[in-house]
Amino acid sequence: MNYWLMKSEPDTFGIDDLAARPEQTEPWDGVRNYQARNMMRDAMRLGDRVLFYHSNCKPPGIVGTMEVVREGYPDDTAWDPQHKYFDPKSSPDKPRWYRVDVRLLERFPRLVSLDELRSRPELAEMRILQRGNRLSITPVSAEEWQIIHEIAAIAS
DNA sequence: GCCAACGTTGGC
DNA sequence: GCCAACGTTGGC
Repeated sequence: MNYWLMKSEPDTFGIDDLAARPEQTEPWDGVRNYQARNMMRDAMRLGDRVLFYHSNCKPPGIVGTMEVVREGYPDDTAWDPQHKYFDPKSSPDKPRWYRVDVRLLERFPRLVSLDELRSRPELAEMRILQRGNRLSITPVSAEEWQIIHEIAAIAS
């Protein structure tokens, strides 16, 4: 099993939105970055676990976990001229963008903030903590996954 | 709202 | 294929 971290802005789509969806499941569409696309198309597998990270908010941090319930398939929002994620260079014949479906696994009892992640030497290698990182999907190690759960379980 | 970091675009 | 200009991300 692989572990990942995916960012979303809570103003656009946060963990509350995911919790409110039928079966608490949602297609993770709108990703328009090749590295992140490749991970969804080629590397993410059914049952993989995902940390849900709230970005561009106060405070940023990890709010819960998700599970991959459908592996990479074309993101058809790119084909709809009315859609904000429209990309004229993508077509049903030659899809340029992909998405996976995710389902909510658990909401953490509290947010694990970016500051807390930075304060843990064991997490220093996390991609999300590297200077200038903007990638919205990043791999996470099993150890990092475990440590983040331990942090979430203790009161702040 | 600022701005550093990084990705993409397009002229050459 | 180089690289300057531009757009986006996202913490602060």
